[in-house]
Amino acid sequence: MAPMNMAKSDPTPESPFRRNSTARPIFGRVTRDIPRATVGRLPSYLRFLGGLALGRPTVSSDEIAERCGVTAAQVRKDLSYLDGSSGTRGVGYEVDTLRTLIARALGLGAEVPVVIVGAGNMGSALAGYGGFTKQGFRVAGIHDIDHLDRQIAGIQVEPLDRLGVHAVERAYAIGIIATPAAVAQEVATALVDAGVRAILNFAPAVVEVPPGVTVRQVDLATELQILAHYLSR
Amino acid sequence: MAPMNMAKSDPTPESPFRRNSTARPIFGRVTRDIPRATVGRLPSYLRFLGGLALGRPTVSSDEIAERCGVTAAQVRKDLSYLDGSSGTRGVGYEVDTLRTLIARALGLGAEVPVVIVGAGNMGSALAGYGGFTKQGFRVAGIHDIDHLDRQIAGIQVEPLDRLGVHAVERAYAIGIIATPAAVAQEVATALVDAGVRAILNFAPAVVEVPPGVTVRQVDLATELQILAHYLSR
DNA sequence: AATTGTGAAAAGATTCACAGCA
DNA sequence: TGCTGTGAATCTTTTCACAATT
Repeated sequence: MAPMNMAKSDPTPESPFRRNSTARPIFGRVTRDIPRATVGRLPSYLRFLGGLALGRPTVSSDEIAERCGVTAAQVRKDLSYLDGSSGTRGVGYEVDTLRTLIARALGLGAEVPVVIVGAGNMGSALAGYGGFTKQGFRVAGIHDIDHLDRQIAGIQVEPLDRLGVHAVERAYAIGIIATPAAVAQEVATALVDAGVRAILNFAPAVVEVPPGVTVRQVDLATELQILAHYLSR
Repeated sequence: MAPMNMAKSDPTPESPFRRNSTARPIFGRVTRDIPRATVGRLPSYLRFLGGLALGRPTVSSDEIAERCGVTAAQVRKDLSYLDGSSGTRGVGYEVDTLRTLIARALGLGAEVPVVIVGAGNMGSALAGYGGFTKQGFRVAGIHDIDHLDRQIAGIQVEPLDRLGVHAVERAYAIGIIATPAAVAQEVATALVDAGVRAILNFAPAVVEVPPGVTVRQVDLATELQILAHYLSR
């Protein structure tokens, strides 16, 4: 498969900030870190595999590439970073094995408990997102200083000052910030103090966290501005 | 400024798909395309500048870097791609000029009209997002096949089949897809047919569009999976 | 005949380091 | 002295092209 015929167009550009990769020796074997760019594409492959007909035994890099909007060479290179890759020359990749390998590479073992902070419009919309469970996550709690009477997607909103307590007992692994920008930093700090080491920030503010904590920023205005740039040539 | 002391941590990794840049001659002068990575950071610089005290005359690359979670060298390199850069050695960048230059590079002239398709939870949350106007955009319409009685953020929800008509008269420039995944492709096609050439897709589905149309994907499950990966080492 | 796996080449992005200017 | 602007070096990512395998 080559550069596409009808073209997927520019499938989702980047959002670019540094980091460094190192090789980690594990019992004599060396497992190289999966490149950041590859990690960014694995979820898309996984979703495609999930949508595949149930009896389907194998799939080719061409097919994955076509449906995910990348090149076949890229798919093969990406999959080659997973330990113990599962392709068979002349045949393709075994669907089940590949799903398992990608899920493992993404750290999706048991259901990952996620906490949402902010029960306003955005928090509610996120909590109501269907795909949570299907994709290996579970909303384990929703906290706010307000809306304490509300129940969202069957989950009772709890006070923010209970974050620390519940974080431990429910093993909150990922925190989602869905508050106004003004309190985003404060919430991020509370999450970090509660032991959360991965944060997804929907508030339009850069938050600062100590080393070892990963933050990803999702921001409507930023996305629109990037689109506006490409629109204007 | 160097690699940070308290560290911004890994500020938002990527989400990586190809594209190509070319030099465009304009009246004999050659304006090189701004690198994709730079385009991805400009909105963050712009937001920082917007939050700066009103009387502030200049700002240094160090300061921008610090607050946006990148290195000073990177800021300078990025700003050097804007035509007619505005820094003064020994002093810094003139705040107002820089704001204007970045806004221009991002194609933010007059208010850009945005259409939201999908008036459910996500559509409502997005429409209610305060920063729209402040950042150079305006919700010019909300369409759905349902919820036609509703009014969101003061805007009446209109039928999807009116998309074509209104797209022309209101000059919809960017379309936001906030529908279930099952109809995302259909909506994308409708947007393209209506003349929209930039799409922000919040539905968890890859949409295919003809060349010349830019799509950006924002997906909760993808973001969580990427975070899960970094969480698991 | 079909399709993976992968070195090597090319392209792109980041960092370095320092000359140049206010 | 302080801070920008930028070429050159380095690192990362993508693409190419083809041998290897079923």
